[in-house]
Amino acid sequence: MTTRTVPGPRERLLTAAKELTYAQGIGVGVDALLKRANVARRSLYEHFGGKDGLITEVLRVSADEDEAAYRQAMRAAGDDPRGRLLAVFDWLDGVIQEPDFRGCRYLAAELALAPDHPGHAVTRRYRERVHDLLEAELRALDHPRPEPAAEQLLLLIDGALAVGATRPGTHPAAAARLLADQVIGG
Amino acid sequence: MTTRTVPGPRERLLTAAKELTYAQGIGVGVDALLKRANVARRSLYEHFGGKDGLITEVLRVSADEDEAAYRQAMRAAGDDPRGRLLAVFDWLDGVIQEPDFRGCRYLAAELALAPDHPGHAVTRRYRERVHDLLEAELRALDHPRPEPAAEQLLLLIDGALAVGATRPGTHPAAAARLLADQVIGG
DNA sequence: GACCATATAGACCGGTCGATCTACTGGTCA
DNA sequence: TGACCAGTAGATCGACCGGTCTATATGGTC
Repeated sequence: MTTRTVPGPRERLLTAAKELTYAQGIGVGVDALLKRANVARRSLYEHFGGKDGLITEVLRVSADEDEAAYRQAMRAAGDDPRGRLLAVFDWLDGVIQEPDFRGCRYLAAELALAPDHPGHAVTRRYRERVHDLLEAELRALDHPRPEPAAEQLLLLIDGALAVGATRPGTHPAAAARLLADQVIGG
Repeated sequence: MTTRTVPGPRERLLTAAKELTYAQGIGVGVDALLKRANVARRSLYEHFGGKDGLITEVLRVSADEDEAAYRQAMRAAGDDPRGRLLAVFDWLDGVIQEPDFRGCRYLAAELALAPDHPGHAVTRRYRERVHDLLEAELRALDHPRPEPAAEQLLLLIDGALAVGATRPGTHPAAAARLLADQVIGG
Protein backbone atom coordinates (compact mmCIF):
# COMPACT_ATOMS: atom_id res chain seq x y z
CA MET A 1 0.00 0.00 0.00
CA THR A 2 1.33 3.36 -1.00
CA THR A 3 -1.88 5.15 0.09
CA ARG A 4 -2.65 5.53 3.76
CA THR A 5 -5.95 5.75 5.50
CA VAL A 6 -4.46 8.20 7.97
CA PRO A 7 -1.76 10.75 7.13
CA GLY A 8 1.69 9.59 8.14
CA PRO A 9 4.32 11.71 9.87
CA ARG A 10 5.68 12.96 6.58
CA GLU A 11 2.35 14.28 5.41
CA ARG A 12 1.43 15.71 8.80
CA LEU A 13 4.73 17.52 8.89
CA LEU A 14 4.23 18.89 5.40
CA THR A 15 0.76 20.27 6.04
CA ALA A 16 1.75 21.67 9.42
CA ALA A 17 4.78 23.37 7.88
CA LYS A 18 2.70 24.67 4.99
CA GLU A 19 0.32 26.33 7.42
CA LEU A 20 2.80 27.61 9.98
CA THR A 21 5.41 28.92 7.56
CA TYR A 22 2.70 30.87 5.78
CA ALA A 23 1.09 32.24 8.93
CA GLN A 24 4.28 33.02 10.84
CA GLY A 25 6.94 33.19 8.17
CA ILE A 26 9.88 30.96 7.25
CA GLY A 27 11.47 31.68 10.60
CA VAL A 28 9.17 29.43 12.60
CA GLY A 29 11.03 27.13 14.91
CA VAL A 30 11.37 23.43 14.35
CA ASP A 31 9.79 22.77 17.73
CA ALA A 32 6.62 24.60 16.72
CA LEU A 33 6.40 22.56 13.52
CA LEU A 34 6.88 19.28 15.36
CA LYS A 35 4.30 20.17 17.98
CA ARG A 36 1.75 21.23 15.37
CA ALA A 37 2.28 18.02 13.39
CA ASN A 38 2.47 15.74 16.43
CA VAL A 39 5.58 14.22 15.01
CA ALA A 40 8.75 13.09 16.63
CA ARG A 41 11.84 15.19 16.16
CA ARG A 42 13.69 12.41 14.51
CA SER A 43 11.08 11.89 11.82
CA LEU A 44 11.78 15.34 10.43
CA TYR A 45 15.42 14.48 9.83
CA GLU A 46 14.57 11.05 8.49
CA HIS A 47 12.15 12.38 5.89
CA PHE A 48 13.54 15.77 4.95
CA GLY A 49 17.13 15.82 6.14
CA GLY A 50 16.55 19.01 8.10
CA LYS A 51 14.57 22.21 8.24
CA ASP A 52 15.85 23.46 4.89
CA GLY A 53 14.73 20.28 3.18
CA LEU A 54 11.30 20.56 4.75
CA ILE A 55 10.93 24.20 3.70
CA THR A 56 11.97 23.35 0.16
CA GLU A 57 9.49 20.50 -0.03
CA VAL A 58 6.74 22.74 1.35
CA LEU A 59 7.46 25.25 -1.41
CA ARG A 60 7.41 22.47 -3.98
CA VAL A 61 4.03 21.03 -3.03
CA SER A 62 2.57 24.50 -2.53
CA ALA A 63 3.72 25.45 -6.00
CA ASP A 64 2.00 22.39 -7.44
CA GLU A 65 -1.21 23.19 -5.58
CA ASP A 66 -1.17 26.85 -6.52
CA GLU A 67 -0.49 26.13 -10.16
CA ALA A 68 -3.43 23.73 -10.05
CA ALA A 69 -5.53 26.51 -8.50
CA TYR A 70 -4.64 28.83 -11.38
CA ARG A 71 -5.59 26.13 -13.86
CA GLN A 72 -8.81 25.42 -12.02
CA ALA A 73 -9.81 29.09 -11.93
CA MET A 74 -9.21 29.30 -15.66
CA ARG A 75 -10.94 26.03 -16.44
CA ALA A 76 -14.04 27.10 -14.52
CA ALA A 77 -14.22 30.27 -16.60
CA GLY A 78 -14.92 28.45 -19.83
CA ASP A 79 -13.21 28.40 -23.18
CA ASP A 80 -12.71 32.06 -24.03
CA PRO A 81 -9.04 32.88 -23.31
CA ARG A 82 -9.91 36.48 -22.45
CA GLY A 83 -12.47 35.37 -19.88
CA ARG A 84 -10.08 32.76 -18.57
CA LEU A 85 -7.38 35.35 -17.95
CA LEU A 86 -9.74 37.79 -16.28
CA ALA A 87 -11.08 34.98 -14.14
CA VAL A 88 -7.64 34.67 -12.59
CA PHE A 89 -8.06 38.13 -11.09
CA ASP A 90 -11.56 37.36 -9.87
CA TRP A 91 -10.20 34.31 -8.15
CA LEU A 92 -7.31 36.32 -6.70
CA ASP A 93 -9.77 38.82 -5.28
CA GLY A 94 -11.34 36.04 -3.28
CA VAL A 95 -7.97 34.73 -2.16
CA ILE A 96 -6.90 38.17 -0.93
CA GLN A 97 -10.14 38.64 0.98
CA GLU A 98 -9.63 35.47 2.99
CA PRO A 99 -9.07 36.45 6.61
CA ASP A 100 -5.79 34.60 6.89
CA PHE A 101 -4.33 35.95 3.67
CA ARG A 102 -0.74 36.99 4.32
CA GLY A 103 0.62 37.82 0.89
CA CYS A 104 2.50 35.75 -1.66
CA ARG A 105 4.24 32.83 -0.03
CA TYR A 106 6.89 32.68 -2.74
CA LEU A 107 7.78 36.34 -2.64
CA ALA A 108 8.06 36.13 1.13
CA ALA A 109 10.33 33.11 0.77
CA GLU A 110 12.42 34.86 -1.85
CA LEU A 111 12.91 37.83 0.47
CA ALA A 112 13.56 35.85 3.64
CA LEU A 113 15.57 32.81 2.51
CA ALA A 114 19.36 32.85 2.50
CA PRO A 115 20.74 33.46 -1.00
CA ASP A 116 22.00 29.89 -1.36
CA HIS A 117 18.87 28.18 -0.06
CA PRO A 118 17.58 25.44 -2.37
CA GLY A 119 14.08 26.86 -2.03
CA HIS A 120 14.92 29.69 -4.41
CA ALA A 121 15.00 27.36 -7.39
CA VAL A 122 11.50 26.16 -6.56
CA THR A 123 10.01 29.64 -6.31
CA ARG A 124 11.60 30.77 -9.56
CA ARG A 125 10.37 27.71 -11.37
CA TYR A 126 6.87 28.30 -10.00
CA ARG A 127 6.97 31.86 -11.28
CA GLU A 128 7.92 30.64 -14.72
CA ARG A 129 5.13 28.10 -14.70
CA VAL A 130 2.54 30.81 -14.00
CA HIS A 131 4.15 33.00 -16.62
CA ASP A 132 3.90 30.26 -19.22
CA LEU A 133 0.29 29.62 -18.25
CA LEU A 134 -0.56 33.25 -18.93
CA GLU A 135 1.48 33.39 -22.10
CA ALA A 136 -0.30 30.34 -23.50
CA GLU A 137 -3.67 32.02 -23.11
CA LEU A 138 -2.38 35.19 -24.74
CA ARG A 139 -1.12 33.14 -27.68
CA ALA A 140 -4.53 31.52 -27.96
CA LEU A 141 -5.89 35.05 -28.20
CA ASP A 142 -3.43 35.88 -30.98
CA HIS A 143 -2.01 38.61 -28.82
CA PRO A 144 0.61 40.58 -30.79
CA ARG A 145 3.22 40.42 -28.01
CA PRO A 146 2.33 37.52 -25.77
CA GLU A 147 5.56 37.35 -23.82
CA PRO A 148 5.81 40.94 -22.57
CA ALA A 149 2.06 40.91 -21.99
CA ALA A 150 2.41 37.84 -19.80
CA GLU A 151 5.14 39.67 -17.93
CA GLN A 152 2.75 42.56 -17.36
CA LEU A 153 0.02 40.27 -16.11
CA LEU A 154 2.48 38.69 -13.71
CA LEU A 155 3.39 42.16 -12.51
CA LEU A 156 -0.29 42.93 -11.92
CA ILE A 157 -0.69 39.71 -9.98
CA ASP A 158 2.34 40.44 -7.82
CA GLY A 159 1.17 43.98 -7.27
CA ALA A 160 -2.28 42.86 -6.21
CA LEU A 161 -0.84 40.31 -3.78
CA ALA A 162 1.55 42.89 -2.33
CA VAL A 163 -1.12 45.54 -1.86
CA GLY A 164 -3.49 42.95 -0.48
CA ALA A 165 -0.91 41.95 2.10
CA THR A 166 -0.20 45.50 3.23
CA ARG A 167 -3.69 46.98 2.99
CA PRO A 168 -6.19 44.39 4.22
CA GLY A 169 -9.78 45.12 3.30
CA THR A 170 -9.04 46.73 -0.05
CA HIS A 171 -9.71 45.05 -3.39
CA PRO A 172 -6.44 45.38 -5.28
CA ALA A 173 -7.27 42.43 -7.52
CA ALA A 174 -10.24 44.35 -8.88
CA ALA A 175 -7.98 47.29 -9.68
CA ALA A 176 -5.49 44.92 -11.27
CA ARG A 177 -8.26 43.32 -13.31
CA LEU A 178 -9.07 46.63 -14.96
CA LEU A 179 -5.47 47.00 -16.02
CA ALA A 180 -5.27 43.36 -17.07
CA ASP A 181 -8.20 43.99 -19.35
CA GLN A 182 -6.15 46.61 -21.16
CA VAL A 183 -3.09 44.37 -21.31
CA ILE A 184 -5.08 41.59 -22.87
CA GLY A 185 -6.52 44.00 -25.39
CA GLY A 186 -9.45 43.16 -27.44
CA MET B 1 27.27 71.52 18.71
CA THR B 2 24.53 69.26 17.56
CA THR B 3 26.32 68.47 14.31
CA ARG B 4 29.32 66.23 14.37
CA THR B 5 32.28 66.16 12.10
CA VAL B 6 32.36 62.39 12.40
CA PRO B 7 29.24 60.18 12.71
CA GLY B 8 28.54 59.14 16.29
CA PRO B 9 27.57 55.67 17.44
CA ARG B 10 23.89 56.34 16.91
CA GLU B 11 24.35 57.31 13.29
CA ARG B 12 26.84 54.55 12.59
CA LEU B 13 24.42 52.05 14.04
CA LEU B 14 21.57 53.43 11.95
CA THR B 15 23.42 53.27 8.66
CA ALA B 16 24.86 49.85 9.41
CA ALA B 17 21.41 48.54 10.31
CA LYS B 18 19.90 50.15 7.23
CA GLU B 19 22.39 48.34 5.03
CA LEU B 20 22.43 44.97 6.78
CA THR B 21 18.70 44.62 7.34
CA TYR B 22 18.14 45.31 3.67
CA ALA B 23 20.86 42.99 2.43
CA GLN B 24 20.22 40.11 4.85
CA GLY B 25 16.71 40.71 6.11
CA ILE B 26 15.25 41.80 9.42
CA GLY B 27 16.59 38.64 11.03
CA VAL B 28 20.19 39.81 11.18
CA GLY B 29 21.73 39.34 14.57
CA VAL B 30 22.54 42.18 16.92
CA ASP B 31 26.19 41.12 16.98
CA ALA B 32 26.48 41.56 13.22
CA LEU B 33 25.00 45.04 13.45
CA LEU B 34 27.37 46.05 16.26
CA LYS B 35 30.38 44.69 14.43
CA ARG B 36 29.45 46.45 11.19
CA ALA B 37 28.92 49.76 13.01
CA ASN B 38 31.94 49.44 15.30
CA VAL B 39 29.73 50.29 18.21
CA ALA B 40 29.61 48.95 21.74
CA ARG B 41 26.77 46.68 22.65
CA ARG B 42 25.56 49.01 25.33
CA SER B 43 25.20 51.96 22.97
CA LEU B 44 22.47 50.14 21.07
CA TYR B 45 20.36 49.84 24.18
CA GLU B 46 21.13 53.41 25.28
CA HIS B 47 20.03 54.92 21.98
CA PHE B 48 17.27 52.64 20.76
CA GLY B 49 16.15 50.60 23.75
CA GLY B 50 16.72 47.35 21.89
CA LYS B 51 16.72 45.71 18.50
CA ASP B 52 13.05 46.44 17.87
CA GLY B 53 13.60 50.12 18.50
CA LEU B 54 16.55 50.16 16.14
CA ILE B 55 14.61 48.39 13.41
CA THR B 56 11.71 50.80 13.80
CA GLU B 57 14.02 53.79 13.60
CA VAL B 58 15.70 52.34 10.51
CA LEU B 59 12.30 52.03 8.86
CA ARG B 60 11.47 55.59 9.87
CA VAL B 61 14.57 57.23 8.41
CA SER B 62 14.45 54.99 5.35
CA ALA B 63 10.86 56.07 4.78
CA ASP B 64 11.89 59.72 4.99
CA GLU B 65 14.73 59.16 2.55
CA ASP B 66 12.64 57.19 0.12
CA GLU B 67 9.83 59.70 0.16
CA ALA B 68 12.42 62.37 -0.55
CA ALA B 69 13.68 60.24 -3.44
CA TYR B 70 10.18 60.07 -4.90
CA ARG B 71 9.85 63.84 -4.57
CA GLN B 72 13.25 64.37 -6.11
CA ALA B 73 12.48 62.11 -9.08
CA MET B 74 9.30 64.07 -9.67
CA ARG B 75 10.90 67.45 -9.15
CA ALA B 76 13.63 66.68 -11.67
CA ALA B 77 11.00 65.80 -14.25
CA GLY B 78 9.65 69.33 -14.46
CA ASP B 79 6.22 70.80 -13.97
CA ASP B 80 3.94 68.60 -16.03
CA PRO B 81 2.16 66.23 -13.60
CA ARG B 82 1.94 63.51 -16.22
CA GLY B 83 5.66 63.65 -16.85
CA ARG B 84 6.32 63.77 -13.13
CA LEU B 85 4.33 60.61 -12.54
CA LEU B 86 5.94 58.72 -15.39
CA ALA B 87 9.35 59.84 -14.14
CA VAL B 88 8.72 57.83 -10.99
CA PHE B 89 8.78 54.65 -13.05
CA ASP B 90 11.91 55.72 -14.89
CA TRP B 91 13.58 56.28 -11.57
CA LEU B 92 12.31 52.91 -10.28
CA ASP B 93 13.80 51.20 -13.31
CA GLY B 94 17.20 52.47 -12.27
CA VAL B 95 16.67 51.46 -8.67
CA ILE B 96 15.71 47.92 -9.67
CA GLN B 97 18.74 47.59 -11.93
CA GLU B 98 21.16 48.36 -9.09
CA PRO B 99 23.17 45.21 -8.39
CA ASP B 100 22.26 45.12 -4.71
CA PHE B 101 18.54 45.64 -5.25
CA ARG B 102 16.66 43.23 -3.05
CA GLY B 103 13.04 44.29 -3.35
CA CYS B 104 10.89 46.62 -1.31
CA ARG B 105 12.25 47.03 2.19
CA TYR B 106 8.83 47.86 3.60
CA LEU B 107 7.04 44.92 2.08
CA ALA B 108 9.77 42.62 3.38
CA ALA B 109 9.39 44.16 6.82
CA GLU B 110 5.63 43.81 6.67
CA LEU B 111 5.97 40.12 5.84
CA ALA B 112 8.72 39.32 8.33
CA LEU B 113 7.92 41.43 11.39
CA ALA B 114 5.83 40.07 14.25
CA PRO B 115 2.22 41.28 14.05
CA ASP B 116 2.60 43.58 17.06
CA HIS B 117 5.93 45.09 16.06
CA PRO B 118 5.97 48.91 16.15
CA GLY B 119 7.60 48.95 12.74
CA HIS B 120 4.30 48.12 11.07
CA ALA B 121 2.90 51.58 11.80
CA VAL B 122 5.90 53.14 10.07
CA THR B 123 5.58 51.08 6.90
CA ARG B 124 1.85 51.73 6.61
CA ARG B 125 2.35 55.44 7.09
CA TYR B 126 5.06 55.42 4.41
CA ARG B 127 2.71 53.69 2.01
CA GLU B 128 0.08 56.32 2.62
CA ARG B 129 2.59 59.10 2.08
CA VAL B 130 3.51 57.72 -1.34
CA HIS B 131 -0.14 57.23 -2.11
CA ASP B 132 -0.92 60.85 -1.27
CA LEU B 133 2.02 62.00 -3.34
CA LEU B 134 0.64 60.20 -6.38
CA GLU B 135 -2.90 61.32 -5.71
CA ALA B 136 -1.84 64.97 -5.53
CA GLU B 137 -0.32 64.76 -9.00
CA LEU B 138 -3.44 63.10 -10.37
CA ARG B 139 -5.56 65.90 -8.91
CA ALA B 140 -3.30 68.44 -10.53
CA LEU B 141 -4.06 66.61 -13.77
CA ASP B 142 -7.81 66.85 -13.09
CA HIS B 143 -7.99 63.10 -13.17
CA PRO B 144 -11.63 62.01 -12.88
CA ARG B 145 -10.92 59.45 -10.14
CA PRO B 146 -7.65 60.38 -8.49
CA GLU B 147 -7.91 58.11 -5.46
CA PRO B 148 -8.45 54.76 -7.17
CA ALA B 149 -5.96 55.78 -9.84
CA ALA B 150 -3.36 56.43 -7.14
CA GLU B 151 -4.16 53.01 -5.76
CA GLN B 152 -3.52 51.52 -9.17
CA LEU B 153 -0.22 53.33 -9.52
CA LEU B 154 0.81 52.04 -6.11
CA LEU B 155 -0.10 48.55 -7.27
CA LEU B 156 2.09 48.99 -10.34
CA ILE B 157 4.97 50.17 -8.18
CA ASP B 158 4.63 47.22 -5.82
CA GLY B 159 4.36 44.86 -8.75
CA ALA B 160 7.47 46.25 -10.39
CA LEU B 161 9.44 45.99 -7.14
CA ALA B 162 8.24 42.43 -6.58
CA VAL B 163 9.07 41.28 -10.11
CA GLY B 164 12.39 43.10 -9.92
CA ALA B 165 13.25 41.23 -6.75
CA THR B 166 12.38 37.81 -8.14
CA ARG B 167 13.57 38.23 -11.72
CA PRO B 168 16.84 40.15 -11.71
CA GLY B 169 17.84 41.50 -15.07
CA THR B 170 14.34 42.20 -16.34
CA HIS B 171 12.85 45.69 -16.62
CA PRO B 172 9.51 45.45 -14.82
CA ALA B 173 9.41 49.20 -14.18
CA ALA B 174 9.31 49.79 -17.94
CA ALA B 175 6.37 47.40 -18.23
CA ALA B 176 4.70 49.12 -15.31
CA ARG B 177 5.27 52.51 -16.92
CA LEU B 178 3.27 51.53 -19.96
CA LEU B 179 0.35 50.60 -17.74
CA ALA B 180 0.82 53.71 -15.62
CA ASP B 181 0.47 55.74 -18.77
CA GLN B 182 -2.98 54.29 -19.28
CA VAL B 183 -3.94 54.80 -15.64
CA ILE B 184 -2.97 58.46 -15.80
CA GLY B 185 -4.99 58.85 -18.97
CA GLY B 186 -4.68 61.64 -21.42
C1' DG C 1 42.72 69.58 37.71
C1' DA C 2 38.03 67.65 38.98
C1' DC C 3 33.97 66.20 37.20
C1' DC C 4 30.57 63.96 34.36
C1' DA C 5 28.25 62.35 30.38
C1' DT C 6 29.23 59.31 26.75
C1' DA C 7 31.36 55.67 24.63
C1' DT C 8 34.05 51.27 24.52
C1' DA C 9 35.22 46.38 25.58
C1' DG C 10 33.61 42.31 26.80
C1' DA C 11 31.98 38.94 30.32
C1' DC C 12 27.75 37.04 31.32
C1' DC C 13 22.60 35.82 31.63
C1' DG C 14 18.61 32.82 30.42
C1' DG C 15 16.51 31.24 26.55
C1' DT C 16 16.02 29.28 21.91
C1' DC C 17 17.91 27.63 17.67
C1' DG C 18 18.67 23.45 14.53
C1' DA C 19 20.59 19.04 14.92
C1' DT C 20 22.10 14.48 16.93
C1' DC C 21 21.60 10.91 19.94
C1' DT C 22 19.73 6.90 22.84
C1' DA C 23 15.90 4.26 24.51
C1' DC C 24 11.43 2.71 23.93
C1' DT C 25 6.85 1.35 21.43
C1' DG C 26 3.72 -0.91 18.30
C1' DG C 27 2.87 -3.25 14.27
C1' DT C 28 4.39 -6.49 10.29
C1' DC C 29 5.97 -10.53 8.52
C1' DA C 30 8.82 -14.67 8.06
C1' DT D 1 8.13 -16.39 18.60
C1' DG D 2 11.31 -13.22 17.35
C1' DA D 3 13.69 -10.20 14.09
C1' DC D 4 12.79 -6.02 12.04
C1' DC D 5 11.54 -1.25 11.34
C1' DA D 6 9.20 3.21 11.25
C1' DG D 7 7.79 6.15 14.59
C1' DT D 8 7.75 8.26 19.38
C1' DA D 9 9.67 10.60 23.35
C1' DG D 10 12.88 13.32 25.08
C1' DA D 11 17.70 14.28 26.81
C1' DT D 12 21.47 16.63 25.10
C1' DC D 13 24.71 19.23 22.11
C1' DG D 14 27.12 23.51 20.59
C1' DA D 15 25.96 27.80 18.62
C1' DC D 16 23.58 31.81 18.70
C1' DC D 17 19.84 34.91 20.23
C1' DG D 18 18.64 39.57 22.51
C1' DG D 19 19.62 41.80 26.70
C1' DT D 20 22.06 43.20 31.17
C1' DC D 21 26.02 43.95 33.58
C1' DT D 22 30.77 45.89 35.30
C1' DA D 23 34.88 48.14 34.37
C1' DT D 24 37.47 51.28 31.73
C1' DA D 25 38.61 55.07 28.43
C1' DT D 26 37.69 59.54 26.42
C1' DG D 27 36.54 64.20 25.71
C1' DG D 28 34.44 68.42 26.91
C1' DT D 29 33.04 71.84 30.71
C1' DC D 30 33.30 74.20 35.01
